[in-house]
Amino acid sequence: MSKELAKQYNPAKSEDRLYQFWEGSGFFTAKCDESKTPYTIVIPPPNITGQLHMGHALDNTLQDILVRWRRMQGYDTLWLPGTDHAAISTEVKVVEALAKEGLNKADLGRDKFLERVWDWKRIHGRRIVEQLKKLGSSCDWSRERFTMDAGCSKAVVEVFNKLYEKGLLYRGERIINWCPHCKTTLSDAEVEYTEHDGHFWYLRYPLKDGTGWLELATTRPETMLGDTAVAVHPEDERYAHLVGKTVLLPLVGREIPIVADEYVERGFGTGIVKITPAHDPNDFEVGRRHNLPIINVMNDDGTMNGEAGEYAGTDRYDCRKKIVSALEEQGFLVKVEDMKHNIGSHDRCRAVVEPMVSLQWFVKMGPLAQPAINLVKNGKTKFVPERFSKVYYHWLENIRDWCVSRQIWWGHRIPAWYCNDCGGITVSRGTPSACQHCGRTNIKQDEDTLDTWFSSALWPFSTLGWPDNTPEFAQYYPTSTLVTGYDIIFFWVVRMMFSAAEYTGREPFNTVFIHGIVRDAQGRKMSKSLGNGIDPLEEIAKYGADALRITLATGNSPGNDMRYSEEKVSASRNFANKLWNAARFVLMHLGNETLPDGMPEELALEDKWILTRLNTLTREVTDNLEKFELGLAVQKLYDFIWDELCDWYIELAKIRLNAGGKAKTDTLCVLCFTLSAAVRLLHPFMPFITEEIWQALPHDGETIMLAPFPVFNAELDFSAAEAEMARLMEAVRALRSRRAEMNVPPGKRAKLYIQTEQYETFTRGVEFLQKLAGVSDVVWDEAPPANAVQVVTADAVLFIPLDDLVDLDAERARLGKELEQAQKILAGVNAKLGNVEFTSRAPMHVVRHQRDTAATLEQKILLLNESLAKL
RNA sequence: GGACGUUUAGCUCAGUUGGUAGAGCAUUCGCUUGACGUGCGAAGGGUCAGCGGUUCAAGUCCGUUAACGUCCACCA
Repeated sequence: MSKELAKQYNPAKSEDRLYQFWEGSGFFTAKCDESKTPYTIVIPPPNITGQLHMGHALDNTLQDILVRWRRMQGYDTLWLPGTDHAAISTEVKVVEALAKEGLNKADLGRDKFLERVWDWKRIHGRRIVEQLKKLGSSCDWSRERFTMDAGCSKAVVEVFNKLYEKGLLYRGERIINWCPHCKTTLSDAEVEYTEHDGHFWYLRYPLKDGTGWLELATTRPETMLGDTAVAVHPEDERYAHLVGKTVLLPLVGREIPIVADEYVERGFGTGIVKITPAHDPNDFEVGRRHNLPIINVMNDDGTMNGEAGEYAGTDRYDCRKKIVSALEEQGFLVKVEDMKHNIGSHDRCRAVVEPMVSLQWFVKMGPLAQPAINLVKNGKTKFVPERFSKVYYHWLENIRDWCVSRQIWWGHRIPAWYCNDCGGITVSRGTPSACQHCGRTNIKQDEDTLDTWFSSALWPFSTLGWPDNTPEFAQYYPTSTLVTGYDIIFFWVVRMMFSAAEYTGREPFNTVFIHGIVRDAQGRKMSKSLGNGIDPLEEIAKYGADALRITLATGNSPGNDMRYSEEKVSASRNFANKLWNAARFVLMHLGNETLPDGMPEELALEDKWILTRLNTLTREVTDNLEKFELGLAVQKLYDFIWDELCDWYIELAKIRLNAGGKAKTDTLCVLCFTLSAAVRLLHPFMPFITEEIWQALPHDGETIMLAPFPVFNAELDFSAAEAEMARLMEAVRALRSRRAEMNVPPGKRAKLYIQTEQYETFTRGVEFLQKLAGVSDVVWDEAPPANAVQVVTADAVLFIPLDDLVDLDAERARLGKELEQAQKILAGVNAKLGNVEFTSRAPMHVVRHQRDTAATLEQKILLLNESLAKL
């Protein structure tokens, strides 16, 4: 901030310069100092394919607030940044880019393709990092990581081996979710279910012995090609005689058994279910119980395969139509009903997911879930808000094995080798030269890669050096706080928790601070398809990063969604400007003056008041931050700076600043002290403008980032002065209000006659009344002229003679109304005080407060009555 | 089917361990007030979704109903 200050704060002039100053000076760099208490946040790594959106802006603003706050408090603070390789997203992007050049994956081959992805990553993967900097994120970029860098990859291989050795990782044929578009498996978490209009086809399967047929219903008739049984409930008397018999599968002619299984719901449909073990998770289980063959009828692209006979090669939906009409022609279709049906689709590409049997790698979840549950049950990790722990428990208690292999190339290649001779599997940390079972060298590595979340699950410790015992791991693990949206609890938080419990034996973080999502002004989710997304960078360019940050931090309670509207950012920008001008005011008066150290020996009433208010603010903001109530903290800072500091203290300070001399110097001391403290309290929320102002004020140290966060100071706490000031403020407000009601021109100054027992207070306040309430002179204990407007406060009657402006009847009516109001409130208070239940049971301070209120009201009523009598 | 969230001023939302309801924006009136019109002063506007309960006292705690929303499960 130069001495030539612009009337308006221009963030564009400051932000990039300050960020470079901070980063270049190494202020973001964690010192790994064992003598200090660590505070650690590991960033939720954004995808290298991503661009900064409002969700990131919110998430990273919250993290930066916490980190900057703790850093100022003197913690050894580390905010570790990094990016995620985002397996499927990235692969899809690169495939699309290749397509524009007329190339495809298969033509290039695995190695060439991966080279292209790495190239793409080098070019585009840094974009999101640069965008995070625009927001002011104080990440330790010297420790930036990537989920596929050497360290993270080492952790992945280590974990894969450990799990395999422990029997928690197995390769087997199970039902998985298959995306026919991306041609890969998906985990359960990646499938989204939405309701669609569908049909329920009732089919007729003839009994082999020719004695009749069975009627059953299906929503996916094409899967009948893979039917290997028909099932009924074991206790269903209607069908008991059929169990053990055989039916002939229509169109196919395959002989399939009728089995009894409890999975069948007697009351649903006809009570008979066709069993397709290869294409339905429940049917798969039935198939296992009854040793049924598994016939997969589909290819990896969603077309039918050779098992589908004449339908081979047709798309699954074409096949459905053909099957239905064939069934109808041949008399196997009984009827069709409309029904609502939930269909799963891939959350990335929206393609309808096909349940399918496939040979894949799975993580056995049962043994891993319980320790993760315990971490939260035992309070090692806390959710904020607490209610999300319920969601967490529910998910872990019902979790199924995690399919971790993916049929794409971009990612961590599965460290398993298959022997072409003996068929054995060799899982290894390095590249094995021979099969560990038969010793022969005819081995080949698995072509698949791991689910992108496999490496993200290790992020809180792999980024700190694990599995090596690095100084960083020793100092910063477990991390302190994880900040993330509720939409990612299942994908990520759960997996980090069980991974950390298993490999590090500890919780990955002490607190999971959950926030909601940022919606548009109409409350809709921001999305590409709706085109309602708002680019945070455009908002930063327009209003400044500080304005965007406090907009996102304010008026939003933990775990709840918020609506974004530009009006809010503009209001925040106005606040920044207000603060800027307060600083400009102080600096203008400070000029080249050097202030003495410490506080003036004698503090004026208003000094004591603002210092006490500052103390309260300090205590409350710190308290709010500790409880993750960031929105409340911002609100209090906003109110203090705008209302108390600017609208009251600075206005009053003008009196002594203009008086000059010692009064001026003393006032400047308090002003600089207060502003410096306010700006430090605000720094975590609005880092740029606060640095700019702090630098311009008298200060110690290089940067506000490392300046001490204010603490409560008992020596500067004056509750009596605070109360006295409150009485004067009440008088000022009352006078202003009366003048406005009476349409007194603001320029018109009037004498003020005061009748009060609080003589000292009002004597001290004379100048306040003159400065703020349009008073010319104060007259004590003298009968005011008859044509005076009266203002009755709790402890004084103030008369403003306004000559012809006063209408006595109106005055009488107004005072009468005030009297009535006061009596009404007093009646309520007295009723309470007269109630023994209240006086005996309510806490002392509450009762005292009520007595004080009653006394004040009685006094006011007395004064009002006197005034009325004189009119 | 299960779980959770929301319901407070015209709009968007805060409201900490129960103690007489707040902000921003919008509205109305007034203002060259020597930091700021991105500003200053003043004003209007709320039976805190409904019902019941606990309590001396409920926006706040418990129960219940309704509307809206989210997540989980997925009966073929």
